[in-house]
Amino acid sequence: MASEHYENLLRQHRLRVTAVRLAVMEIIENFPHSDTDFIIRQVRKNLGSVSTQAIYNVLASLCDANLARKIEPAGSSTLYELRVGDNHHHVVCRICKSTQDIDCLIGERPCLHPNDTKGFLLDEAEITFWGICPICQSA
Amino acid sequence: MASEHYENLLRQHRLRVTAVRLAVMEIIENFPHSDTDFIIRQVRKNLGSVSTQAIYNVLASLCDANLARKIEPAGSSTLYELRVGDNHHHVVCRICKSTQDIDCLIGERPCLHPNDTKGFLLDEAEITFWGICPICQSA
DNA sequence: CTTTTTGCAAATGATTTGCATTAAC
DNA sequence: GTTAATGCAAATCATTTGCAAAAAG
Repeated sequence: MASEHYENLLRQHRLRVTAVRLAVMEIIENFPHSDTDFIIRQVRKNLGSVSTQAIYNVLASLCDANLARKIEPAGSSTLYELRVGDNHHHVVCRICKSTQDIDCLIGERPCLHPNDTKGFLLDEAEITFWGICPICQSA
Repeated sequence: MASEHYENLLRQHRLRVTAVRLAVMEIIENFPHSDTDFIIRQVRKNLGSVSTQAIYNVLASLCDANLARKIEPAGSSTLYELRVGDNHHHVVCRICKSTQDIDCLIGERPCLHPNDTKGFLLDEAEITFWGICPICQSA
C-alpha cells in the first residue's frame, strides 16, 4: 500500500518509477523468498500482461541497486527478498525447499573469521542452514 | 594412480567399477571444485570419447553414494569435490569465482546453532565466504 | 544372463540477448 | 526530447529424459 515508500526508494537509487518495479517490490516485500515464477505470476495478477523480460530486468536492476537480494540455495530456484540491510541468513527445507530467515548468530558474527582465509579478502559469510521444515516433519 | 583405492570405494558403495567412474573420481580428487565442463573435458582427455550423460550419471551416482559432494555457490556453475567427510566450508572469489576450502571454524561449529530455528530440524550449516582471491586482488 | 552403465538424440526450462516501441523524466 | 524500460521473439546453456546397445558382476 505504501507505494510512495517504494517510489522514494527507487528515486533515491536513480531508478525510474514504473508500475512493474512497484509491483515487484511489493511482492518481494510481502512474500520474501519468492521465486521468479511466483513473482511473474503475481505481477501479472496485479498488472495484467507484463513481459517476462521486463520482470527479469526489474529483478536485476533492483539487485544492482541493492534494493533487493537474490538468494540461490543449492537445488532451489532463484529467490528474491527485499534488501533489509542486516546480515541475516536462511534455512532451507531439504524436502519442500521452503525458506525462512534466520537471525544472525550469537555474538558478533563468529563465522566471518575463519582461521585461514587462503589469502582471500572476505566481505561476507553467507550461511545456509539445511533441515526439515515443521510441515514436512509432521507429514 | 591409486585406482585400486577408487575401486574399493566404489565396491563398498555397491557401485560398479567403470572407467568413467574411476576417471571422474581421480579428476575431482586432483582438481577439487571442478565444474562439470572441466570434468567432461578431462574425462575425454583421459579416456577419449565419453558421452555427456555418462558423466552426469557418474556425478549423480557418486553424490548419491556420498562419495562426492556437489557445491553450487550462487552465480557459479555446479562444482564437485570428493567427499572427505569433514565439515569444511568454501570461499568463492566474487570476480573469478575460484573456490577454496575453508576449515571449519573456531570451537565446535558455533554456526550450527542459531538462536531460533523457526521450527526446522537442522542437520547442516553450509557456509560460503565471499571475497576477492589473491590473484584478483593483485590484478 | 541379469542388472547397471553408457551412447545418442531430443527435450526441457530458466535465463539472456537484440531490437523496435513505449513510457519516464 | 532524451534516456531508460518494456514487449516480443529467438537464442543459449546446463541439465534431464528415454531408449537401445554395451559392459559389469
